[in-house]
Amino acid sequence: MSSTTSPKLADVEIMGLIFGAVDRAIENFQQMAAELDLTAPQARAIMFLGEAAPMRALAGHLSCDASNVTGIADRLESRGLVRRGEAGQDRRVKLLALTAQGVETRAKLEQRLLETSPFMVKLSDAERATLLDLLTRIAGRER
Amino acid sequence: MSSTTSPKLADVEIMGLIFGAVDRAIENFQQMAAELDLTAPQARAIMFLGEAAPMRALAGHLSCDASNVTGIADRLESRGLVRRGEAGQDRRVKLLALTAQGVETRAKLEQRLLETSPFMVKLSDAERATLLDLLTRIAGRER
DNA sequence: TATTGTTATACTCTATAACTATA
DNA sequence: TATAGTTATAGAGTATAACAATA
Repeated sequence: MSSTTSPKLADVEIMGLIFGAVDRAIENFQQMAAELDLTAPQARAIMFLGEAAPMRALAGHLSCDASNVTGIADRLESRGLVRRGEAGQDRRVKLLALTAQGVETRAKLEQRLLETSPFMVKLSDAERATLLDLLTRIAGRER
Repeated sequence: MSSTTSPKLADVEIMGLIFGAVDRAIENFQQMAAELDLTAPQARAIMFLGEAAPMRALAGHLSCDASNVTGIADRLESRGLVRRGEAGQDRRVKLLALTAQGVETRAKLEQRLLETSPFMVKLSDAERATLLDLLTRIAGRER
């Protein structure tokens, strides 16, 4: 792949820039989370729970074993950000939902991310639209 | 910011896609690292040590406290991937360098990342060039 | 005095395995 | 039998604080 003139070196350079950008995005996310006294997994959980979801679904989103979600939910629940509710039919599943305080925290986090994420801040609207197009193919589960 | 017709909603959607893509990249990185029995921080250290560097510099790259690097270096050293050397003039600093096995591991990891990273795999050369342009501004420390 | 690397400590995240209560 | 959530356990990463050696 690539042209014959610049074979592998260019790819390595591109990858370096990619990981540089990804690192910056991660760092920014962790920093914004930390300002709300949240760890990265906790913040990801809060963002995911825009709509209530089973513990299992959160484990899937976090790409971690389901057993870990117990502790993460425990800590968020003890801080009053999340509540464990019944899911109706199937009495095995517990529906994780944000409390009023959780909703408030989520809104703050989202706002701060919009204000500070390098992807949002460092690009113009047009550039962001182009980026959006590229990211859609990357983020998609298809293919 | 943005046009008056689609103010905040579009930004939130874009951010969702950004984090989706970032999550995919992180997951892929962790998976490629795991195939070489490396944790993410260990793999990041290996990639960083293309050239020997002081422990302190690695801490900076990993965006963590210097005390953590002791343990990370310990584990890599006990596996024969890294070696602690003297830095010459300043006898306080220890220069962390890859061993021959470490160089080999680094090459394998780099190759696998080039082969599997969603950013590299899911985009055409032209798209990657466009992405490169955008990421250069995001990854840059300037501004 | 300041800096590099280390140690000690405590907390969080992580996977694995075994358990319970449902289904 | 299978699934959702929990518990127990062990390992790794993380920050903080205190330390030794060196600058």
